[in-house]
Amino acid sequence: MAREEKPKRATIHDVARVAGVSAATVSKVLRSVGSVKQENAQRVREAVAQLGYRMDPLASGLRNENRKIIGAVVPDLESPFFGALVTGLERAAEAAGYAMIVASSRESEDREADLVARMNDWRVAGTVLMPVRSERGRGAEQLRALGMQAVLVDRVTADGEFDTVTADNYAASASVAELLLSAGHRHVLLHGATQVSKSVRTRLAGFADRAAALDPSVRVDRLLSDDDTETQRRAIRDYLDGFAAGKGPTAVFSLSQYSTLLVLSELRRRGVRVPDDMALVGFDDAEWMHTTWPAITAVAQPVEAIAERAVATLLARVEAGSSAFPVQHLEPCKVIERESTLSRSVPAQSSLPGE
Amino acid sequence: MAREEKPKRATIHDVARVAGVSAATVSKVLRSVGSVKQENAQRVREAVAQLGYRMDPLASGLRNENRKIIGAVVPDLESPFFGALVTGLERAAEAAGYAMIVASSRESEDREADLVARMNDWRVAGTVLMPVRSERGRGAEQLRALGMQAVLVDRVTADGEFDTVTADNYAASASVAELLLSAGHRHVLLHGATQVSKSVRTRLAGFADRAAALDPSVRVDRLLSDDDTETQRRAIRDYLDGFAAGKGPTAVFSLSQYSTLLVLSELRRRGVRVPDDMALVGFDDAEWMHTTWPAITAVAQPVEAIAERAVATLLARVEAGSSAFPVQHLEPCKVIERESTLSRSVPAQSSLPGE
DNA sequence: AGCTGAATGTAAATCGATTCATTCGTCATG
DNA sequence: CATGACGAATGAATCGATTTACATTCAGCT
Repeated sequence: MAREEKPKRATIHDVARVAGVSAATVSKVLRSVGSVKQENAQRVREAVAQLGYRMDPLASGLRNENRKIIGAVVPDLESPFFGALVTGLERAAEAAGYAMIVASSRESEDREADLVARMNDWRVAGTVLMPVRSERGRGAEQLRALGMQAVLVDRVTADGEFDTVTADNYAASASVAELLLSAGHRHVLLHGATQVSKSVRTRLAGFADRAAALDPSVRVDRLLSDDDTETQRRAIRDYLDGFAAGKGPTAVFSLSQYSTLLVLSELRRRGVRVPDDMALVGFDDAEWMHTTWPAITAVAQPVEAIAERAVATLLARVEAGSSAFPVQHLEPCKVIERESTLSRSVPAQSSLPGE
Repeated sequence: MAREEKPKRATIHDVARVAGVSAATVSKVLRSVGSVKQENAQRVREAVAQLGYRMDPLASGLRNENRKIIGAVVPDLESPFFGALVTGLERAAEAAGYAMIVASSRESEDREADLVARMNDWRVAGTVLMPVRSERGRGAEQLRALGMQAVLVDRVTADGEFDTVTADNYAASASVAELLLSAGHRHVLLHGATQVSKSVRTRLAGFADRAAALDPSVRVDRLLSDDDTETQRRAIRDYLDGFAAGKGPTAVFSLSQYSTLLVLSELRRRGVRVPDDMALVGFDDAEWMHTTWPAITAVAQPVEAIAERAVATLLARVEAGSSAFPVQHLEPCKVIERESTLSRSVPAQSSLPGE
């Protein structure tokens, strides 16, 4: 019940004393630099084990210019996407021997700039910034102002100063266009909820460009908005009401996870059967999509690859001091076909030219 | 393109020089302790502003026994629940002037113990542990062994050494029992997926106890398992197949988020209408539950309250040095009624005694 | 034996902020 | 006028590890 006295931790000097060498020697053994006699090295290792010594990363970082910490600033920790991303970053950082400090900007640009400054206070080796807005936001601005090393991830395109890593939204959306057109769809609705962000616009362009290239006669409608949920629902209803029975789009490509949810629920509400009456593809996969019935076809983002690439890119600059021109990395997505695009009754209105 | 030279940061000595006082005085002004002449204090503040000085938390923490950092160890960052919890913790910690280090144990007990030790390396003031298993897991064991200050959150009951904070699973489940029974349901299925954890068992007991108390004749079936998804799906089908049409349970109470998803998808697959044929209540709310159609009635956990309570409890021990007997905090949940329990056609088989 | 260069070891300085023990004024009081 | 008492300021020590600059040892060669 009463807390036992906290046993004070052994310091590097304690280890040195037990091993009968100097602290400097212990330090050399621990970070395996310089040369130490086999025998002494052994005794140090024994002393470490005996005392249960563990280095204080704080004290270590103080003297060392090169602090083994990387910072991560994320717009939102409540979404599974960023949760997974952060998990991946952590794993990669740890593998490289770095600790990671995470902070959520909670979708606020002011807070984002603030957090970047705070990362600089910690003298992190580098920062992974997943911006609220884009590479032109306040966070990136702050990074530049402070002359920090960083990688920009997810809601960005290329940048003149920092490396960037994103899912290949454009190519993935083009694949979706192929998938839907080759299944015979000739009238598709593109729906985007939440912010009309850079990613969403890229996805839209990827689909539209490829669709037009495959068949110029295909009709692509767009429904984009930043309004609140209720307004968006009404917009969907109004759109669908504008078509007589048997007319209207035969497929929906929703450009974000929330958008998929919204569209699906409106379809269900009015009794539109998926996929029989309407095919559905969503950008960004989620657990509920493969568990629900019918399971939803979705574009899965390569979260793990993005995370690994981000850390690798960052550390390449930090450690190797590479100052090459910044690179934009695009990681390929995967389209996972599920029940929502199963063409049981292919809505055949026309067939692909040449197929 | 070429990085500008990183401008070296001003130290407390630079500030002292500019202000024409000693570093010690600057320190006193900055942390507002001791006594400093008004005039000097003012000049220090001006120097700080002029140089854009910011304290190095690392250097500060080194000398200070009291490092303003709290650690958080979470079993999983990809689930919105823990994501929200961590966000709340971060907010609360920041409000109290603490930095927070987050790490995910990824549902591994070994890793959990490891992370706790690592938090100790950082000499954190205290740790918020959301255990993989329970207060008897490896993480908690490590906390005890190292004599650390900590709060245990979420997958725990009372503990003899640490304060604990959880949602009041028992009471919330009892409310669900009241809700369903008073709507006329007399045959309910309790379904639990994922681990048969402490939380799930508490929820089960809460429902069963209250249901029995209200009406001893009510039938409560249980379907619990730790198997893979496909096996669980089959179990649900087999269970439902065991009843003739018009017979069987009229409501399902699913004891975890994933369980809700699973049950709902099986109901949809076999064309069981919710809520007309079957009412559904899920423990743990999620975005898709209020967006989907029909929207699902769910028990919302007070994430923000849990987070605040956890940090408050921890800091009370750390700062005030309180060594009172450990307390178990139960935060009340809220049952959010939505369409999935709307009794359009109340399945009246019997009525509540006395109602 | 004497010399050289490499290998090995260590005392001390350092990182940036905090705190302790002391000094320096100033003003009140016996 | 001497003696305290108290407010204010500061030099130096400290936190724990790393690194620098230098000392020592040793093997190999003339």
